[in-house]
Amino acid sequence: MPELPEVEVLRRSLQRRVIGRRIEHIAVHDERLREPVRTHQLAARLSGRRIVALRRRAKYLLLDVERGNTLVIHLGMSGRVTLVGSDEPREAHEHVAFLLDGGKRLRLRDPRRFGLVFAASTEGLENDRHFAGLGVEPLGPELSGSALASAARGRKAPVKSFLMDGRAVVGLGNIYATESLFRAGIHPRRSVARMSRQSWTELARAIRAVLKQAIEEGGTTLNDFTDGAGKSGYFQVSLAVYGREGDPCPRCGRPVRRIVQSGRASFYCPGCQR
DNA sequence: CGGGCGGCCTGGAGGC
DNA sequence: TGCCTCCAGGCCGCCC
Repeated sequence: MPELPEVEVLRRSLQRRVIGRRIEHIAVHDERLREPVRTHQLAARLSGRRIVALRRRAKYLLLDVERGNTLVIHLGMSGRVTLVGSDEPREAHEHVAFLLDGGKRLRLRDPRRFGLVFAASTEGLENDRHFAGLGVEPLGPELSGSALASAARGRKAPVKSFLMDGRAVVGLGNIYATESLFRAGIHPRRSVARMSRQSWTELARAIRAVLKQAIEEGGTTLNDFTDGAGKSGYFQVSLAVYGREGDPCPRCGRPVRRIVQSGRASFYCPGCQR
């Protein structure tokens, strides 16, 4: 489900309400996520400690707690984190819950169980196997046309796969890779070996613009994404081509096409994207 | 090593 | 109504 904008919207919506809260208890109802949830490790690193910061790296939500530990949450395809009252009944697929002081509960619901929850030392977290090898943050200062171009050196992959695999730039999944390529006027099948300097620059600019707008609009709610308070996003109405096969291109009016690239749907305008 | 594909899961949508 | 198939926002491991 969630790509960078959704995780960022979640982070912002939770930030003010969980900073300073103490984690009093951790309830693991189902440990069978992408990797087995290590209940004891969560308790040892997090229990009794206050949350001091909320950060995001790629599509991971990071909750730093006192004494140098971090709770790492990845939402996979169907994960959803919300802050509710502690007396709220457990909902279906609520696999992990963090009881906070002040009568609150931070809950993780994840029907497909592709999500991930673990705790680790804050220091050196960037060297953890989940983070090592990730590319630059698209909204940070490092993203540029030349950064993308140099990451593409020696590669031949289609530019859409290149955007989605996270080695050059992180945070783009199927929706935002698709929308960024539309905005930059680049065909999703174009090989990264055949990109001009100008195209790389336009692509970097398009990525930033698309992600920023999506965050401002509260993320994309196709099925059930919500922020930490349960609020839906509305970027889905701003999608130009994603999920719009046959609809007129908002720029030139030609029908949007759907193709499949390495098992994933891609959408593009045959007139605007070459 | 790069690139493509299947697998991991469940639920919702659509066809019959 | 029910049953079946297909599809889904991510990621990893395996294969060539």
